[in-house]
Order: sequence, then structure tokens, then C-alpha cells
Amino acid sequence: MTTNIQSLHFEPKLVEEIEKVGVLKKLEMGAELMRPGMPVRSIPIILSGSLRIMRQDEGGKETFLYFLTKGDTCAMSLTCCTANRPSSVRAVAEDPTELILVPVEKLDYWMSIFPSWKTFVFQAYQRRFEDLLEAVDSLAFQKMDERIWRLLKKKAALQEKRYVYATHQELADELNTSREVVTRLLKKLEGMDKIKTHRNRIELMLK
Amino acid sequence: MTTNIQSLHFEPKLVEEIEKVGVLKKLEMGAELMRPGMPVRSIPIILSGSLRIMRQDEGGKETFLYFLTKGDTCAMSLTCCTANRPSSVRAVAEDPTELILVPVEKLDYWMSIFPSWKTFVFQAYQRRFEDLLEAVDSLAFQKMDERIWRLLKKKAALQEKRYVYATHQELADELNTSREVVTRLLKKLEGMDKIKTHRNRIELMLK
DNA sequence: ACGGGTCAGCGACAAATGTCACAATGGTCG
DNA sequence: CGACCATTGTGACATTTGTCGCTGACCCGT
Repeated sequence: MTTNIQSLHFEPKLVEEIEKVGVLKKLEMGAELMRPGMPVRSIPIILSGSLRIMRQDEGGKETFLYFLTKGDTCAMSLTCCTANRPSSVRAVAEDPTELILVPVEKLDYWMSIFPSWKTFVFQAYQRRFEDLLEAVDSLAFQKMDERIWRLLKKKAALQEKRYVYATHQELADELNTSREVVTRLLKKLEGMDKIKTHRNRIELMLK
Repeated sequence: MTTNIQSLHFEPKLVEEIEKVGVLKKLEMGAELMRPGMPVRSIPIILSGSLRIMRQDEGGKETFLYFLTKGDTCAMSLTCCTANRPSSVRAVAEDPTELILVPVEKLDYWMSIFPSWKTFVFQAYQRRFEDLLEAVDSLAFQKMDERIWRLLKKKAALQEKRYVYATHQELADELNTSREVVTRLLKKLEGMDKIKTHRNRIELMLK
């Protein structure tokens, strides 16, 4: 289900502009939109689905940062574009995802003439700061079981479902830990009746 | 030693404006400029010295995020101001520090008429994103000995000295670990000839 | 129903970090 | 000097996380 641009609180003139220069792109689940080192020539506005933003180290290990969903844009793209720097994160479609790619050049110009665009950009910065701080909290203050539990809740919330479809290995990769640790802690969560585990699928026992 | 505003690459008109409405503030070492929950009514521009930005959890545990130095401003302040939200971080003077407080109201207006201010604001966002990602890297990918070593190098670089004046307890607090662990790992670093430890002071053996 | 591959479970152990108790050291101040 | 306090050092132990080897369960295609 596509969300069209109209629903994003832009003024009509801007919607027109976006439709004129923006390129619609569809990503299937698991597709990679961006990887570290890639030049960023356009900024994405997400219409439907969700993107998982990850940080990678040189050795290829990675850690989850945050999700982007409908109406979001990637603040990293904004900073990369304006500074003409390559991406420093990886973006993967968590679900089938549709987005519009807007060329960099418009960014500045629109900021100066469309108040709603300016608001949009600043809100993007602000939200992503909050998201990053939340990622820091998770890494700095929470133990692995809590981190897994929260990740599951977020993933479930994205789809508004009680099921999360993921293997233990995938979760381990997102949290930069090992498959065995995930298995162990999921068992523990199961013992606490917070989840039920199935093959390729985890059921959340929310409330 | 004060740095005056002129050296920050603003156009003369803007410097005038800043001097007119900005309030100079001096912080002695260790003074707290901001704490989580505090309303943010002005944004700081740092003239000299440095601020240590920390994240706290509910229990009062904290973890280092990044340093701000001459010419920097706090992106958190920018986002907090524009969103009218309280601060989510703690800012402490790492050295004796001088800064100018600029009232929020000017932020938007200056953006629209002073190109150099706009550049300044966007660079601030960009730098702080990079800093936060570095903090994430540290938390996600590095072991405690590496984290300590890097923190020491940063602290030394701030003052352009080979000495870092800090107790093991203080370092432990900044890294959200315990004093004993810091002592242990400093011993290890000393064994690798990367540092020499003294009372209240650590000497870095940088080549 | 059989076979191969992916996924999950499990026990044993290693490494990193956290915690506790206490000793030793150095600096300050009366 | 002697008393006191902050700082540092150290050993023993607990907890958390990481790693290895192996087993069994499930799924799918033939």
C-alpha cells in the first residue's frame, strides 16, 4: 500500500515540485538502499514500508541504529549531501518499501521558499538525534536481553503485528553478538512469558 | 585566553548582531552548563575551552558522547530549541570555558539572512552526527581498554598536552564502568608503554 | 519416505567486565 | 610529625557475553 506524497503535510506547490523531480523507487524486503562509502546524490522520502539503518565497522560487524518509516527521511543523507561526503551507514529495507528520491540540488532552494520543507528538514534532524541517542542508551546502559527485547518490540510495532519474522542469526547480526547468545536469551525471555519462539518467527506476548 | 567572535568566519554584520544580543558566559572547570530536563532557551557558541557532552540514564549512570571546542555549538541545543524540548544531555566544562549564549529567537531569522549562519548551523548538525556515530562505534565495537585509550587521546588533544588530569574514578564514570576496571586496564596500557600513570594524572607516550 | 540444508538447542569452557574487601600509597593540614 | 582522606593497587569471585562442538528439529524437493 502506497502512501502518496499529499499525506505528508507539504504545501500543494511543493508536492507538485516533488512529483516533478522526484524519482519513485521500490525496494523489496532485504534490498540495500545505501552502504557505507556510497556517494549520496539524492535524499529519500519514505512513502511506505521501513528502512533499517545500521552502522558498520571496518571488519564488517554491524549494529542497529534505528528504523525509518512513512514520512521519514534520512538525516544522514541530508548531512552527507550538504557536505558532499559518502554515506557512513547502511540502509536496508526491513519491509517492502516505497520511497521518493529527491535530487540534492533542490534541498537548499526549497528550504528558502517552502516553510513546510524547512520544518520537514529540521524535524528530520531532530528525530534522528533522538534515535541515535536511543541507540547509545541501548548500547551503553542495557544488557543484551533487554536490547533483544526492545528490538523485537520495535520490529513488531513496525508491522503492527505480534510476530517478528527473523532467525536468531539475523538478530545476532543486528545486535553485533552471536547466534548462541540470542538463542540463550530468547529462551530466557520465553521463560519469562514475554515471547514464544517458533522457527523463523517470534511471537510477542504483549500485555 | 579568549577567542573573540571575529575569528569564527561570520560576516561582519552578523558578528555585530551576535555581540548585541549574545551574553558572554564563563564556566570554570567542572561547571555544569546543562543537564537533562533543563529547558533550553539559548544556544551556546564556544569561544575557548571545551565542553564534555554526556548522556545519562534514569539511574544517573552516564556515558561520554563527545567534546565541543572553540567554534562549536551544541546541535542538541538547536534541536531542543526548535522543538521546544528540554535538554536530553549533560554538558560540563572540561576546561575553563568561555561561550556566548544566543537567544533562540534569533536562530531562524539569522538563518534566512546570513549565509554564514546557515552554514554554521548545518555544519553543527553534521559534526554532531559524526560525533554521535563515533560514540556508537566506541560502544558497539570496542573493548574497554581501547575505549579508555581513545578517551585519553582525545582529552590530551583538547589541551595539546601529553598529560591528562583525571582520577580513575572520573574516567570510570565517563565510560560507565567501575574504578577497578579502569585501574586494571590502565596498568595494562602502562605495560604496553602507551601511558605512564601518576597520581591524578596520566602521561601519554605518543611516539 | 528419504536426504540435505537451514535453523535452533545445549553443554562446556574462555574472555571480558563487574563487584567486593581490603591494603598500600601519597598528599594535606593541624 | 601524625592523623586523615583521597587515590590507587590487588586478589578473589560473580556475571555476562563470546566461542566451540555437536545434536536434533524442521522444511523442502525429489
